[in-house]
Amino acid sequence: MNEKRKITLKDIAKELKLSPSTVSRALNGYPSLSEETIQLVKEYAAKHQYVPNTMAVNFRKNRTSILGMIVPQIVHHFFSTTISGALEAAKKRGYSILLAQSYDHLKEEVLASQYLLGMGVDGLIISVSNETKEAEHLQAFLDEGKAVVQFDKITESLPSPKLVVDDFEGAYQATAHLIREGYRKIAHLSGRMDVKNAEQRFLGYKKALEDHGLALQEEWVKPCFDITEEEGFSFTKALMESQNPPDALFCITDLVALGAMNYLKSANYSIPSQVGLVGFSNWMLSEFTSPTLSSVDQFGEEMGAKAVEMLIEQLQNTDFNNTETVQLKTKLLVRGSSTKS
Amino acid sequence: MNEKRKITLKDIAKELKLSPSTVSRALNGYPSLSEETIQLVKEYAAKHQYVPNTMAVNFRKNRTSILGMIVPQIVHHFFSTTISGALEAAKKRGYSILLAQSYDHLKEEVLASQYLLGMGVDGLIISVSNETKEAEHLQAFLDEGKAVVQFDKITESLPSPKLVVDDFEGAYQATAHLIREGYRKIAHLSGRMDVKNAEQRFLGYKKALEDHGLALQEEWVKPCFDITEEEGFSFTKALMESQNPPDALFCITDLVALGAMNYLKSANYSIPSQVGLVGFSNWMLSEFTSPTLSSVDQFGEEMGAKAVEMLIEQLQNTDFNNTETVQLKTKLLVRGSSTKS
DNA sequence: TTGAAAGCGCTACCAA
DNA sequence: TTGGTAGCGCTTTCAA
Repeated sequence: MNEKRKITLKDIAKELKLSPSTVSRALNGYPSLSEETIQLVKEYAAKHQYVPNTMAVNFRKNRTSILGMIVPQIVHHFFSTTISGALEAAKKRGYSILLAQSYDHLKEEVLASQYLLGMGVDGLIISVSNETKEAEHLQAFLDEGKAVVQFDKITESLPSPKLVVDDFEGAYQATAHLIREGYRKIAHLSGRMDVKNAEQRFLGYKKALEDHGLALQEEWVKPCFDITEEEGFSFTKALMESQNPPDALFCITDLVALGAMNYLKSANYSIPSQVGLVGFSNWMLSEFTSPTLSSVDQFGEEMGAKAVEMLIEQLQNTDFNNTETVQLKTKLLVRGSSTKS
Repeated sequence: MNEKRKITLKDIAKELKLSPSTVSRALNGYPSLSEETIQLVKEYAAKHQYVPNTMAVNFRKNRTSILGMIVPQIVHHFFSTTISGALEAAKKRGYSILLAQSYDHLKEEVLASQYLLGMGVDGLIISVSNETKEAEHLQAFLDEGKAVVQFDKITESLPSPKLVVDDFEGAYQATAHLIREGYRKIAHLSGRMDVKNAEQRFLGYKKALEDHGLALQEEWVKPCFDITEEEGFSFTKALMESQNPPDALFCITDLVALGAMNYLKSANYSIPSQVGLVGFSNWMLSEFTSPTLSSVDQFGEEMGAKAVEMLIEQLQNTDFNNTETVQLKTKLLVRGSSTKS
């Protein structure tokens, strides 16, 4: 083992016959130092590969420049993109990110948040679990003067800034697009209406129909409970075999849309000429299906990056009364599954 | 803002008329302390919610209990599963993980590793970029007495423990399975032979053919360069339109297999009765195609967890001469695309 | 079984 | 413009 003795501030000071404070100031770009001294110190430091001891700095300054991030599942395309975006934004600002996952269970989320708090993170970015209604475990961060930003899945019981997707608008655009393409009988494979995102998507769908003079047909709205491919398949089957089959489907997620696509292909419907299809979330797979799947992109990278920026802003302002909710626009990606024309 | 004054060791000592050292020992379960004292201290600490200051402990002990992890891309199903597995294993052992990505560029990887080193991680888990041949930036960890474990994509130029998938065996199993199912003309959409994983998969394929008395047909091996869905599509088209079309395809990844599947369906071949198909990596999508895609699972979770365990073991033994390569078994997941019988 | 005290490396306050 | 120095909270050695 080959552990080099690391050079410290004091070593430099002694060697240069300066005080540690002067060396510290020179290295950290304080004003009111002579150019000479600064040069001298910097050169010496560079030459001897001085690296400040992060732990000492953290300890002294009582901050770590580490942000905590908790998501339900890393292994989920949307969340992995938000993580990726968050990492980049954090790196730019000199922060790094400690990751944890809740598996959509409150218990795990509480443990993870306590753990991160114990690790001394400066702030927390979290997309809460489905089970999270109360937020004492998150309040603990605020109580210690640490900022919290919620994103995507949020709880109103924590007074913190929030960052969400404009589901309503995304769903509206998707539905309007189908209408513009000439589809008139548009069904919606929706989600549970007690989940906010699902509700908003439904409302966007509904509004688009209304604005274009189409009536909402109750029997064309099928709520998926588990948001699975199987549900997409079977609900589509049910719809297409009904008295009044739709000519297009707007699905709450790409996975559901994939189920729909699988059924439609198995039953020899041609997409998009007979039936149009639009998903939501822009999973990676939507580029690779045949035909490719139109979808509503949620800009995961941007969302992660924005969450970091909001958090760091809090940290700097120590303005802990900000509870605004920021809505991020979505973007409809038109692909093969919905372009009749 | 509502920042509670945090209680420290000294506070407890003063209050209990003990010395800080005694309190520290009591809390950290040292022997040679009277039961009474231990009880007294623990109760007081619990009652007043004493939480040790992590930064001070890290500083004092000169370790952070944080591991660094660098992967080419978080937004990649396999890597996100390894991250997930690594997180769980680390949590169990009292470590947390700082994440960074290289985007498969050496330059980014060097930056990320320097960054993590600067953050004072205790060790590093890395899957190197395609561009990484030399490893000075990783050697820097070893030079500072910090352990490194490589996984999945590795470079031989760093003397560290390595953890890889048994690609040969996985490919062998996949090919043998196709043969057992009755396919006899098995093509291979391979990768670049200068990439080790690709080479091993090819060799496993080749060996399986030989062991079952089938001749390797040069024209049935198509090396994909970018490992894309498009390549899968076009090479499959070329193969099926050739004089001597195969009756099964073993593909280097699921994405390539998806391209193959898309072509086959578009040309009205029926899968699996006319053409059998097996992929590699068990992407999430392989469960949701129609038919579902047989694939070779790489146990990403286990791999991430194992990497953490290997790293922590190093940390504890400070045995830095371990350069063994551990091979993890794969598992063939037989699904709809390859079951003739 | 317990206490005293040094000191990890750095920053920032107060002086000069 | 620079120096001296206290001290962040904790662990650990040495001594009692």
